[in-house]
Amino acid sequence: MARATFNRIPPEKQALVLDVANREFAEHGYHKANINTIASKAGISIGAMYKYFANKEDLFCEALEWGVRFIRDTYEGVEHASNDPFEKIRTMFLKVLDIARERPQALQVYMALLGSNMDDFAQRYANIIEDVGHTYLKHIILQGQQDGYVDKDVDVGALIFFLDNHLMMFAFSQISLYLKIRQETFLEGSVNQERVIDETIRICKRMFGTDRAQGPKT
Amino acid sequence: MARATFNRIPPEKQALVLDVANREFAEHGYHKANINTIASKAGISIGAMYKYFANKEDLFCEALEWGVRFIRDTYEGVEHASNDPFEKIRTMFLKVLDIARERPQALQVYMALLGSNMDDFAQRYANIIEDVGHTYLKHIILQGQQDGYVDKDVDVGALIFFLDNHLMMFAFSQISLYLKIRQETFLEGSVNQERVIDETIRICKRMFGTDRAQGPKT
DNA sequence: ATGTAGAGAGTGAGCAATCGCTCACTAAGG
DNA sequence: CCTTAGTGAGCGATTGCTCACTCTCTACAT
Repeated sequence: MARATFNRIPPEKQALVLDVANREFAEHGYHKANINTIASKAGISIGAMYKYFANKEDLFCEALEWGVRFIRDTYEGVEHASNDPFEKIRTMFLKVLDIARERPQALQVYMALLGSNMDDFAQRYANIIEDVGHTYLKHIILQGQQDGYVDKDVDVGALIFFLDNHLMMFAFSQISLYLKIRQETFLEGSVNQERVIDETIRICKRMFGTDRAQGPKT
Repeated sequence: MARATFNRIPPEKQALVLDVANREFAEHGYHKANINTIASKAGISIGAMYKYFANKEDLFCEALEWGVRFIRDTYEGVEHASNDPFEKIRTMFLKVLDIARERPQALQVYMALLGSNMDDFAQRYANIIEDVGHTYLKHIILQGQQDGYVDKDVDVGALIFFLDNHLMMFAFSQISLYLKIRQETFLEGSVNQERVIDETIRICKRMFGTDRAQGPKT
């Protein structure tokens, strides 16, 4: 947790420090990221840095949470975006594009966390972060079942797991060069992200939509 | 590429060095992995290490390719595992469990590669590695369409992208503590991997199976 | 057989650079 | 004059990599 001193400096300066840190950790990974560089890019001395944060890990956690908060805030309200659950899902995918555009570092740090063997971080954050997607998707599907858009005999747990897997890979495909190339391989060059979302929605309807959801039959 | 000297030492010793390197890179990540430690664990001197490999990056690439070769070999032959495309897909998921059991490091290094910003590595390997899953899945779906198991009006590209996303996340869930916890969140405790595969196949049939594929109606 | 010369595999102390972090210090505010 | 924010040179530990060296094996002349 950040030291008391950090909470006393102006919020814009706090944001600047966390933003710079987030970018550095995203670009170089936890171990290669350089605290001295972060301090100098944020316009503060290393001494001040260590007045604000106990150590490198502390700074990393603070920056990570800052990014997660942004992601959570962006998702806010999706469950009321429409009456149609499939449109709500589309909105979630569109929000991912927003996040990737506005704060790709947040996604990058998050993705690196998955791949790393930093088990202590993982245990601390897994539940908090994943809860976001899980809660919204579950809400959307259950409501969809009530309203007759979604088949009632699906295994909801497995379904939203499937969906969230795709949502995560979609998010990561926006920020990882490797996954971008992979996307091109699979979709054979045409990587208009809105079209990927269209196809996703079509597949979803096919997968768990009732006749009501289909609209004019394809 | 490894130096000529490396190719002249006994194959078992080559394998040992690459295996140790793979484990170290998997456990600590590229930057934190220590070449001196790798050398000593493999029972060779640092001097010898640098007679075998030009530098750290070279060793990393060799170890990565060694792991990828193992993954590719394990997939070998899945497209003839059954007549039913859904059983072929099940076989692919089961193979992932084999890989995760026998050589988790290979998957770990691969996963870390995605999350890192090592763009040069990414560009070099993305096509080679992804080609494996892509080729098999495409073959399975097209053959399935010919045999009447798979709907003919699906967008094959989008479909196998969707499928491979799930396959990747499934693989990563076997080796990342974070993703294991996430899986438990979504599937509410019951994380029998064979059951996850069963559900996956059910969802696949619903998603793109014809009546023939369904078997006795659910 | 024996001596010898050369190639090249293998060694490991240690150089050079990096980086997390400290601490003795100054400056400002009350 | 005390408290608190801020500074930055530099310490100590780590680590990628080098290089001067030894050891082993083969080839060939004696």
